[in-house]
Amino acid sequence: MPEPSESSTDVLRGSGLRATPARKAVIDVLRETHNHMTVSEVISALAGGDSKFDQSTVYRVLSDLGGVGLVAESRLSPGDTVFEWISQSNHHHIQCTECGRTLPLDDELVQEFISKVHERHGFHVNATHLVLSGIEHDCPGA
Amino acid sequence: MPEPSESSTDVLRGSGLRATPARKAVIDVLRETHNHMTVSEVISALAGGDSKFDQSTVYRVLSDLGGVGLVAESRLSPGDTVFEWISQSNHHHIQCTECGRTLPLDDELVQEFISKVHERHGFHVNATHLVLSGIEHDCPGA
DNA sequence: CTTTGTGCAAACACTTTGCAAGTCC
DNA sequence: GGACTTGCAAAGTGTTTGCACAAAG
Repeated sequence: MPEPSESSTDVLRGSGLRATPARKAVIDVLRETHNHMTVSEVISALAGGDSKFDQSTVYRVLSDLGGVGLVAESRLSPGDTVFEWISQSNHHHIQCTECGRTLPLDDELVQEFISKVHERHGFHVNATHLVLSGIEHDCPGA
Repeated sequence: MPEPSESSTDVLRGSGLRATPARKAVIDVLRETHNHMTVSEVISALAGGDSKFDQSTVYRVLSDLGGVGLVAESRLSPGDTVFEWISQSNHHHIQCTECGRTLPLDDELVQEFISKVHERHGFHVNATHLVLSGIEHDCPGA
């Protein structure tokens, strides 16, 4: 896991990837956001910067970063794939179907659940970035 | 929840839907399978029957059935949406990323996890059909 | 200089939609 | 008969790929 202050160049090299402008820009965008982003959100955010990158490049970069474990990928629904920078222990979210808000989910609960599943089923759940949907108790939008 | 022996016609009418051949055929296919199916799997299964149905019809039927709560829908990844007949309490699965097998997941564990999330976060997770991915301990394909 | 990444455009797969003809009740 | 459903074909959307050029190490 990269240091919070580490430069995007170092982060990339540390993971064995070349430090290219597109990758650095994507990393910067993801690190600024403490939530997950869809591909189009990443593209929009990049459009605000100096250079422009093709969407196919963004897809490839996100895929590369995911491949070396720098970002986590979640598929909520078709065409709604989200990516998140992996920097802290808590990568799990709950998303309210009423208001659309995404809230952090206690990592311990998830870990406990995962180990119970392993105990019971001998199955190691790969949950680096779990997103569950439901409804908030006091949802302002409901 | 429909009776196991109830005819597809009765099931449909009981949910306020018209009993059409396409809907009955889809229901029969889903009820025969005790696992979830992708849209293309449903289409292939239907192709073995007497009548043929357009893929757009299958999409519409699955959407209708989902709308009245007869089937559960899960999105694993883009283009990999799965549907399952809702007949029993256990709708949760774990899918092995190595061999692709889908195994049932103990419903109690999931319920326990959901109630803990509710306790801690005041959030009601909507998990009628949860699919987690990971790796089996003794995966034959690994 | 060799290997890898990027832009561009085209291809892809999955899903949705408009409309006329057909079906259900 | 009136409202809903289906097939067909076409359009959408998100994602991937082939290839020539550009950049990284």
